[in-house]
Amino acid sequence: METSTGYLLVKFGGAAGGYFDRSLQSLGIRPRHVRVLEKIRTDTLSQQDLCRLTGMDRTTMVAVVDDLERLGYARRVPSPTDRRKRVVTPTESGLVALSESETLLRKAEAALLSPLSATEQKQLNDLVSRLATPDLLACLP
Amino acid sequence: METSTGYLLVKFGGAAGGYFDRSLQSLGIRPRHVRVLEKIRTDTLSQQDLCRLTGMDRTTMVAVVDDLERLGYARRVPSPTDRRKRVVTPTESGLVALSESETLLRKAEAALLSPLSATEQKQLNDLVSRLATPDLLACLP
DNA sequence: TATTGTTATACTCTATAACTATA
DNA sequence: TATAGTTATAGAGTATAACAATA
Repeated sequence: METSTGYLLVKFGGAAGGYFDRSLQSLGIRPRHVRVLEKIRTDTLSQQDLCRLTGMDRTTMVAVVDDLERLGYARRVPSPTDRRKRVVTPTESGLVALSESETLLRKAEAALLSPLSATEQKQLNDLVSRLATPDLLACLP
Repeated sequence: METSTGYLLVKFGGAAGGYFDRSLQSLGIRPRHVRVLEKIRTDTLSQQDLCRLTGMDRTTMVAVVDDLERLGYARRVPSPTDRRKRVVTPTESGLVALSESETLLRKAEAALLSPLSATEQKQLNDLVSRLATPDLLACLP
């Protein structure tokens, strides 16, 4: 079992998750915050929209946006068209933090995959892309 | 970020973990219990030994062995050489459960990797084996 | 009545600290 | 004193339920 592909994927996935978390420590955020910042960089989205796009649930999203607001990376703005909704908008420093995050995450990924050659890294991306499809991940929640 | 190898590995690893958990539901255990049963199938080991071999900490191991005892899959036996230690021994039904678990986990893994051909599955195992090395996982806790 | 955002709550997982019994 | 096992407890993460405001 310990050498099975599935077990290794679970184990490495967990370790990589922690590593990505730590790679963003200096910015006070985690990868989930980066995913939100990426979505709102170009699009105008409510929290509910963000839930749909990221798969997080509403209460988690409240906490994530709370964090982004507290850090000055984003603001909640009442939607003009539907006053129930609050549009989440990045601040200037939020966009800076986003771009720094992407650099840090790229660096962390390079470190994680460094045992493999560039060709092998490409192969791995191809294989994992075919496993981690949206519909598969949805039906294995 | 959403298409990066690292993110996909984290995401798929998490989904696979849940899938493996559910695959063992009928036996009332989880993969960690299987790892313990595998270790004690042939060797005589104390809980501390099992901690060293699996990386779980002492308190987690207490809970895991509690579960195995409650289900009748293992027993704690006082060590004759060191009365502080308690050797964990599998029962007959524990060995049966172990062999069933291994079948269920193999089946679950086959399902998870089914989008890939046999050759590709072999490739993936090779690549992930080189990433998820014991020392790398140890230094990324 | 349904939806958006929110709060409060419960539940799991994991890690820490403290206790016992042995060495 | 150090180690093995245990218990109690606290922390983070996540999910559920209930509520206010709006559609």
